[in-house]
Amino acid sequence: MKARQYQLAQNMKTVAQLAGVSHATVSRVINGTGLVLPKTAERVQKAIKKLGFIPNPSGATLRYGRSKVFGLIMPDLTNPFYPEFLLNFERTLVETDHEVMLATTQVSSPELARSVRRMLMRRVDGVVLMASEFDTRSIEPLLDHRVPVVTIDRRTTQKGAADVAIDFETGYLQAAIHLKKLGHKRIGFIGGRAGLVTSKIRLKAFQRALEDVGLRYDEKLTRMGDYRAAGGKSAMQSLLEPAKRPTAIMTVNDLTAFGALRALHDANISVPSEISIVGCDGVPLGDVFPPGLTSVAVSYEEMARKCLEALNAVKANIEGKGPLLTVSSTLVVRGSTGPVKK
Amino acid sequence: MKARQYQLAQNMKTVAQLAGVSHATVSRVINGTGLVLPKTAERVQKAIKKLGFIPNPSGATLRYGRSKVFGLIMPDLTNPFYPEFLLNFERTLVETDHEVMLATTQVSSPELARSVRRMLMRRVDGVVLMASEFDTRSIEPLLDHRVPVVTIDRRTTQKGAADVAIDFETGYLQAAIHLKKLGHKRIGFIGGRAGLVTSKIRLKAFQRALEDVGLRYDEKLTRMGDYRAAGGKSAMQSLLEPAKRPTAIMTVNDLTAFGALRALHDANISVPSEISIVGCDGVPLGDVFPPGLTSVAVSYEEMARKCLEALNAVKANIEGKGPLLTVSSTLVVRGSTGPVKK
DNA sequence: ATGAAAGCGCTAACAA
DNA sequence: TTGTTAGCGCTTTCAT
Repeated sequence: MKARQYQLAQNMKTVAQLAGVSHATVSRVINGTGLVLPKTAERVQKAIKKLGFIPNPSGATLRYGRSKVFGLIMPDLTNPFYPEFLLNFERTLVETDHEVMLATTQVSSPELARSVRRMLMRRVDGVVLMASEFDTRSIEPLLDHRVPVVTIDRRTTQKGAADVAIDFETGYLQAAIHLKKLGHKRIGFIGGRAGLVTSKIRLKAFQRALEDVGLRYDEKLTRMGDYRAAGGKSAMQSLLEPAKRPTAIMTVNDLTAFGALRALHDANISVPSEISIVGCDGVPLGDVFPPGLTSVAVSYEEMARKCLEALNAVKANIEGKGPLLTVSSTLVVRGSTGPVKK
Repeated sequence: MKARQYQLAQNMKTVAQLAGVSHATVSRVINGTGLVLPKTAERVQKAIKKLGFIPNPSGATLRYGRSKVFGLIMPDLTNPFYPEFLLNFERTLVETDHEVMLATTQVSSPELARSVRRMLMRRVDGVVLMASEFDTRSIEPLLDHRVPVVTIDRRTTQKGAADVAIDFETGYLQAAIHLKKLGHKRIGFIGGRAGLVTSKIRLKAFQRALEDVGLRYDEKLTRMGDYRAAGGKSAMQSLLEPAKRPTAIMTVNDLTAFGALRALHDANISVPSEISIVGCDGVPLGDVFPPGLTSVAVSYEEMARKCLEALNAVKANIEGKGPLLTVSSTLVVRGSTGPVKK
């Protein structure tokens, strides 16, 4: 069995022959690089169409070490936040003939190193690491190989790595204003996993938002969660115990809010008439989850675009510190928030 | 600027020199192909480790047209069913050093052809098309290029293409038995989009399940949906109108069931005390969605494994019809089903 | 504006 | 058991 049998009998040379040019010209036409007479280009295009020619990027990857593939490392496809981002990221990349290479990995584990290795093998042109907390040593191989890195909401950058921060502050403030208008004064918070810097940042954002609207922050109305529904649920349950219950609760993300809503459902407490809930992320399912989740939403499309922008910026100046971009957030009001109970 | 600068100064030849062997031997050690003396292999491994050598698959892709990448085309990352499968598929592939190349595409659109082209460009070793309904012409390019194809629940195969069918029948029967035990006699159904073959198959499965437990199928208790929450919600609303409401409803998927649950919430109808709901898919969020969704669950892990198995089977016999594998389903009971209201 | 040629890293066929 | 060698398709540099 000859190797030929595995292959498409189709390459730039075939096209070149049919068009009566050299394969270098075919390359130029396909990539729009260098000067080609319109007439020549047209002849080449015709040949491409006639042969149904499909370019093979492996050649260029091999020769020049770039793949037109971006890596995306995310911790948890079960949280709808991530698929939603993935969807938008892929859509953004496809526009420029790039692909996503996905790795779902708990970022605080040796798995991360393995995912990084996979990315390196495939010669990705950059990596988006959807994590703010991770063992920095894990991404060193990427930096060493001069692969641009973008982290999410880490709020710090370094040589070869940019960050796309999410400006929850703005959305949290909108939420606080919204709740205050509804008459809420005792607003609680269910945060992220204890000990994480991100969790602290978001808690701070919450405190700041309360302060800005002239409400008092009460530590007793605050609980930590785990960014997942389970944590939101048990946190909510523990917030129901005290005699002086909060009348509204803001959360660190939608999954946490879903858990809280579930706890309230189970405790037969009506939302929003007895308590209001605000999520964060703006996942599409928030629209369905009873009674519809008011949420601080990020624009996934903007986030995807900024990630790509950051990646390109790092590539353009791989020796320098990457940029720190910011994605805005907006409050989306749905059924889970309402006037405070008299 | 020399090309050298773009490249890792690292390849099998480098390793070979350090280990004092030929680069062919290095290849054999890495891939476990051909005979190599243990002692030699050890020397090579040591050199690999010392250099931090990372193999570059582009070489092989170029030479032999295989990439160790499988394509995955899915219509909708917003339905948690798909991310859940993706997660498992990726996990399965990584075990054998493969990668997923993702394309999210409405399968009944010209986009599908574009996704197929992307897969062809990247020389994927196979494609899983998560769709049962699509324009067959769109996948012809894959078949023409001898790329193994696996479809999902299309329940038919062809030359070069296998199918992984989901045996909803079993799960639906379990659901019917479960509901009957709870005293339900008037069981309704919210199906898929009208006109799709899959929708018909699932409706049939539902009818058959009722029949098998000795219950009457009532067309008036059946509605079509759209596989999404919106469809489930409006279908549910229209099922509330008739004087003789169903006491339980089975649905075509979890998203539909979520929509139904939302409609019931909005109509202030208690689940399960006034009406029971059964979903289908077993997405993790069903555990959170109040009051917890009883659902006909598929094993995502099994599905991923079967897809890979099917892909390999087709590859082994690309000239023949692909196999038709089946994934089982099981009822997972949660809070949305309960004894019929007296 | 176009062509010629080099060379990226790999695996498999073949030779030794 | 190991080595030698060919050649996959591409983009870029250099020459014309």
